[in-house]
Amino acid sequence: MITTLAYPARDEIDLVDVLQALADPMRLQLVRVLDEANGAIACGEIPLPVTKSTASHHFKVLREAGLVFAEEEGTRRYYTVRRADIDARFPGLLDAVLRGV
Amino acid sequence: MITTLAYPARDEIDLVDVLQALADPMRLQLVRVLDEANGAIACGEIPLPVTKSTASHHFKVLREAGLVFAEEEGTRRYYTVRRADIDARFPGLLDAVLRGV
DNA sequence: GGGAACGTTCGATGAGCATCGAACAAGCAA
DNA sequence: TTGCTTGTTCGATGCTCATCGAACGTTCCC
Repeated sequence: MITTLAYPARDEIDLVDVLQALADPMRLQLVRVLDEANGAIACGEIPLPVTKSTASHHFKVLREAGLVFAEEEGTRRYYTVRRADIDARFPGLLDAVLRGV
Repeated sequence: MITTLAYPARDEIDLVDVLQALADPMRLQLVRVLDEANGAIACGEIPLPVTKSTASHHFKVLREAGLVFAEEEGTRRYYTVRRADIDARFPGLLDAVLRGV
């Protein structure tokens, strides 16, 4: 986890922030890919129909909402879904959202 | 249910639309009040810190997202959460959201 | 060292949305 | 009929946000 970036603590994760973060088709897709992937994924490994600056923006929104963590490895940043934190704070929410069509 | 208004059928309810509708503090509060109330509630019965035109707009968003139904009774419109439809389409979603802090 | 790859940040732009006031329609009561 | 209540619709306004291109800092590799 990159400590220079800001993440909300588990108890600070806000429901409206999470819903707003998930209420975007691209970010919802990102969370789906990250959650299905067993382990961390770099931004660049996920094919996106947007510029890398736009992708970076979406990752920032997910980070600041408390949905993902970032880990540095070289020039790459690997992202993981904060499953335990989200599940603890909003039980069943992520499952319901990711199961949804 | 007022047939002159447009509602998505159960199978047409879109996850992103639902998330976008819930990702607003006022609409989230509205859905909470409607869900906790046993039965239907008129718009005017819910105290809101906005104009009635703004409130009407939020109800329209909730309607078009498939979250609520409207019933007419005189000049009033009573709203109810489409529990069965939402639960059938996105099991556990509404419970997780409404349980959240 | 020089360059390539990766991701962030900044400024700008355009679209979408929350909000308001005013006008309107429908029903109810005196 | 005349008002009063309830809720919707319309136009305008201001803010937020998704998107892009360009510039920058890091890291890795030749």
